Parts: sequence; C-alpha cells; structure tokens
Amino acid sequence: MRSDRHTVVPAPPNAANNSTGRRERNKEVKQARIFAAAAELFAEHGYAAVTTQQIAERADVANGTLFRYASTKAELLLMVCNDDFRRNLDRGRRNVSAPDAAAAAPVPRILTLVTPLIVAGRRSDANTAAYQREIMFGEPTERYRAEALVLVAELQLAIAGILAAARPSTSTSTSTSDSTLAARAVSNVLHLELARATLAETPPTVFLTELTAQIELITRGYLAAGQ
Amino acid sequence: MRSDRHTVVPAPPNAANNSTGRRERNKEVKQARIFAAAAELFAEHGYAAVTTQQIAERADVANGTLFRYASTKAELLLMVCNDDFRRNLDRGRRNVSAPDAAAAAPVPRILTLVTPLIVAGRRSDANTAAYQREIMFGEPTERYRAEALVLVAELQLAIAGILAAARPSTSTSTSTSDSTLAARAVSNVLHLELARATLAETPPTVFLTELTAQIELITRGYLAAGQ
DNA sequence: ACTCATTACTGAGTATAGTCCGAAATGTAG
DNA sequence: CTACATTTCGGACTATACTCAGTAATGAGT
Repeated sequence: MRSDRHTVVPAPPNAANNSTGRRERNKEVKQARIFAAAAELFAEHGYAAVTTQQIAERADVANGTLFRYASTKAELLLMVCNDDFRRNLDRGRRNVSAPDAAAAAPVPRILTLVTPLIVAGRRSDANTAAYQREIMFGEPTERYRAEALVLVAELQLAIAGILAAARPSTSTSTSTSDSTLAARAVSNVLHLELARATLAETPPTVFLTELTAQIELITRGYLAAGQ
Repeated sequence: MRSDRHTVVPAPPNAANNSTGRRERNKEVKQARIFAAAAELFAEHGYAAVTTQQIAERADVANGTLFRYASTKAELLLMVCNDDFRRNLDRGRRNVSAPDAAAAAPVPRILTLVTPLIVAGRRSDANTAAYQREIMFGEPTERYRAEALVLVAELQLAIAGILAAARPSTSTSTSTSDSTLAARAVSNVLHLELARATLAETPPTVFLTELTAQIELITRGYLAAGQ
C-alpha cells in the first residue's frame, strides 16, 4: 500500500479522494457484501437453517463485524426482505394506477395492489413467515424493523387511497379516518393470512379465495358506512 | 400464585387413571410443579427474562427433564397461557349468554365476549405479545400450540354464532360460511391489534376505540351482505 | 423375591446468537 | 514523518436453549 521511496514528493493523502474517505467506502463495500451474503444464504437454505457464522464467512468479515451492520440475525432478514417489499410495493402501486386498473372497482384494485407482495411471499415460503413475524414482533427501535414499519404504513396508505376513491366523497371529514381504519383492517388480515398460509402451506387458490372474501367484507363495511 | 388445578394432562386412553401406578402419579406431580414454576416465573419476570434453568430449579427437576414435559421454552409459555385463555374464553361465553347481553346488538355482544381476553392480555403485558407470537408462528405439530389453535377456533366459532344470530336467517346455506369468514376476520384483527397494543404500550382507551371500530366495520360488512 | 423390559430422569455436552475489549486502520496536527 | 485521536474490526468469550447417552425407577412375569 505504502510507497517507501526516499525521493520525496509523496502524494498528499486527502487530496485524491474527491467523493468520500476510505473509511466510508470500506463500510459501504462491506455492507454490500454482507447484504449479498445474507440474501443468498437465506434464499438458498431458509432463515432458520442459516447461521450468522456462515453469513460472516461468505461476506468475508469476522463474526463480530456482522453485528456492527445489523444488530441481530432478525435484523439481517428484515434488511434483505425490506428491499423486496419495497420493490413489490412499488410495482403494486404502479399497476394500480395504470389506465385500465385505475377505473376498476375497489376490491380488484386492492388485489392488484397486493398481488406482487403475495406472489413474492409465496415464492420464498419459509422466509416470508419469519419476515412477517419480525415485522410484527421485533424490537421497535431497531433500524430495519423501523424501515419495515414505514413500508407497512405506506401500504396502508395506498389501500386507504383506493377505498377513499371508491366512495363518492360525502364531504364529511370522518371519511379520511374511516378509510384509514378500513385500510388497517385490510392490512391486518393480509399480514396474518399471508403468514398463516405460508406456514401451513395452504394452496394458493384457497389462500386467495379466503383473502379476497375478507377484503370484500371489509370493503363492503366501509362503503356501507358512507351512506 | 396462579391456577393450582392442572387441568392439563389429557390422561392416556387408559380409563382407570384415577389411581394408576406410581409412574403416572409421579408424572402428574412433576407436571404440576413445572406448570406452577413456569407460571410464577413468567408472571414475575416476563417470558424473555426467564431461563429454562430457573424454571427447572424452581420445579426441582433436572434441566433435561423440563423438555420431556414441554419440548420448547415457547411450549412452556403456551402451556401456561392456554389455561388463562380457556378460562377467559369461558367467562366471555358465559357473559354473552347472560339474559341482558343475549338480546343486545352484535358488536356489543362481541365486545362482551372478548373483554375478559383483552383485560387479561393487558394485565400481563410482556407475555401476551409472546403468547400471540407463538400461537401464530409456533411449530404447528407441538402439543400446546395445537391446544392454543383449538381455543382460537372456539373463539371464532363463538363470534360466528353471535354474527349469525344477528342476521335474520335468510335460510341460504351461504349464511354459515359467511359468518365463519367474518368471524375469522374479527379474530385476525383482534389478535394483531392485541399484540401490537401490548408491544407498543398503547393506552387501553385508544386500543379499545380502534378495535371496536374495526369490529364494527367487519360486522357492518357482514350484515350488508345478507340483503 | 428376582429378573428383565420399559419408561422416566439426569446433567454434562453442543450449537449458536450476540458481546466485549484490545488491535488495527484511518484521519489530523505539528 | 511522528504522534495522537477516532473509528472500525476481529475473534475469543459468554449465555442459554436444547440434546443425548448413560442411569435409575417402575412394574410385569415367574
């Protein structure tokens, strides 16, 4: 690393780095390696079957270092899965606002919104349940748990938007809080049914039927209140 | 001190159990000691802060013996909490069928049914969330987890009964499955909101307001479908 | 009562998530 | 460069849920 020539003119250390210091870059690179290692191993063997040692090894960092980037094994899972969640949430929102979907009835619109989430959830069986568990029951103060909660809140907001749009605005101020409430109920049902289905290996068709029925129920209740 | 009666141990099919051999009695006595020890320690320090060693010590059995009576620390919690759940579910059912409550509107009736569960849940803060977590995400094959699921199913049945009674029987066979579905939605919401409230230490009034509103929503949706 | 098969108990042992403090690397000033 | 400050790293260490192979207790057959 270091040139030990004795003929003077060593380059000043701090001038070369235009963007960030070595430290910053090292951290970023390690963060990326840890993320990749965790993502690969979880996908390959499932959350429970992977040890933090394995992740550290594949990321080529010491065991202790791992916990400087994610304070907990569960946080590693949240870190990895949040990315998918965010991506699928974005896809869902885009699909909902597509021209043909934008005019549809509220229940199909909600289903359009959550379909990417469900599909991804059903694909990675074992990890989805663990992810849901950590979202619901993890330490609220941890970083990636907090991020996950933000995503859940965004999902609820999107659902509330669909519901509110479906009800001819009656101009009452309660309308907003009602849609928020209904969205929360839908979100509750979605999370629990998704977790249950992946754990019990419910066939997708059955799962979808039950989920749809419950969403219809809640939507009906919401719309009925508007009169 | 908690429950002293060990209503657990469903006695092997061998019917003459009351005065069976020493072995059987020894097991029962140990089971009772373990139950009591776990109940006391969980109540006193909270699930997470108690080690299986402590439980074994207080129950005066070896560490390994503990796991012959409950295959997991989580199973110990389920074992203990199931008793309370069952007791409170019974109280709720009794209250609902009391003369004055029997004629009330469905939402108040449902609230009457679940109030004992909620009150108990709010009392033992930390353990309630852990209990809900294990009910939803525990190994489905474990004994006390299975018992808990039966209780949840009974709760849903009770809710479905209230709902069905509130809708003037339209004689269609779909009525039953509708009420089951709505009951499931209510149960989903109840479990998640209860867990969330205990974790976030939401004040009881706020929690009750939100829970009630969601139950009203679902009930309205259920009744609206009957037309 | 003696033998033997079966069941229950035990506690040292194992695996692994998470901690801690000294070491190393990086940046800063004279 | 040398000295010092601050941040990051590392891996031996700890705590604890759970296991397992050996041991003891029980009860049935004779």
